[in-house]
Amino acid sequence: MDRRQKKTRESIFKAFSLLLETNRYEHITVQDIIDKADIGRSTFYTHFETKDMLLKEVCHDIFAHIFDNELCSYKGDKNDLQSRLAHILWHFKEIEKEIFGILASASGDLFIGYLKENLNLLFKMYLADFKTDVPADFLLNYLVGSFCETVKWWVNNKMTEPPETVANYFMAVIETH
Amino acid sequence: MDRRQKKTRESIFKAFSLLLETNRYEHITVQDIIDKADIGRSTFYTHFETKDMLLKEVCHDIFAHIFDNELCSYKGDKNDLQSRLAHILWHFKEIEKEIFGILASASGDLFIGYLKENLNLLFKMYLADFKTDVPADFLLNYLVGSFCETVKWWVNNKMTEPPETVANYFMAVIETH
DNA sequence: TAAGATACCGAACATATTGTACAGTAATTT
DNA sequence: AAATTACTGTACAATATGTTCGGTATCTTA
Repeated sequence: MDRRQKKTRESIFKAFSLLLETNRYEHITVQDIIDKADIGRSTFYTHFETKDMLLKEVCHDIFAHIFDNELCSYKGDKNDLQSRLAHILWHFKEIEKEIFGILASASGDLFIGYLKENLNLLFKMYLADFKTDVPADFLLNYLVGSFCETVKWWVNNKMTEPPETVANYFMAVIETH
Repeated sequence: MDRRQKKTRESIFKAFSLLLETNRYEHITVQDIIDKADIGRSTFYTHFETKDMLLKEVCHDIFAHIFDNELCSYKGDKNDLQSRLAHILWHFKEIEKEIFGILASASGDLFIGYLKENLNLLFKMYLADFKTDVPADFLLNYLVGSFCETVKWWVNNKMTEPPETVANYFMAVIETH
């Protein structure tokens, strides 16, 4: 890839990331981004169709990074699940400031959407050999959704508790399944 | 209240409601609303500061209606909770078409926000005399969040299952607390 | 290192939406 | 019947979006 392209992309991501530390996603304009990235208007649009597409790529990168080798080696038992969830939370803690800007907005759904997609795979394996009295997709949706709510709760609490503790809480409330 | 004001408000609500049946909230513009309601632009703004304020009022009305005498008489036991949750779902079913337009958008959070507010009261009573090993606010958040996820799941499934069944599922998965 | 390809610049433009202002008209209240 | 209040509709400023295009800088490759 052309060094110039790489540089502009980097500067856009960087600017976006910085803006997310102090602004909610929905209030950030393309103008803000190109000002901070110090690039031409048309340049932005050759790289990204819309602001949403930019966010989408950012989310994609984040989750590609987090769930990289997370899933392949999953053993499927409870302890393993718990440590993996804690691990995910650790990654979120790393990009704490961006997460605030992304989540604290109506469009936090986009981020949560990606999270759910990835969690689905994880929990699907966890539930593989379970018999239940409720529909399987309801149960899956419940577990994934509950963990997302846990994440949001944690973020709203400024991520004060250690990831392990939060994962602990979560496992405790869903324990019976 | 002046008959004219009442009429205009009604026509705005009606137009908004109709638009929600075929469009997502975020894609509806003030222009769309005043066209459909057949009122002047300035008239809209004398009634509502922004589109969000309109949605807010609509949500407020919906939940004022649903949770009216719902809470005062709450007995606090499991069966009672279940039937109340089912009752809430019945109300949602009544305004099915609007719900789709509201929920199927990034700003569904506003609606969900109201739902959570009201559910908080309900579940707080339910949890009043519980001892747990996880923080009380985590547990409360978990229950409220899980029910919201249940609602979303149900809506995404076109509300096919009867409300009682869905409430049943929900009680089943949170049963241990 | 010269030539061609590619990416960026920046300014201009069309379009859409928002929210405000104001003078005129109609309905309602007292 | 007079005074108040609400609606109309047009116009306007402000902001944001997404596109276009000629010119310039930077890369690649032959």
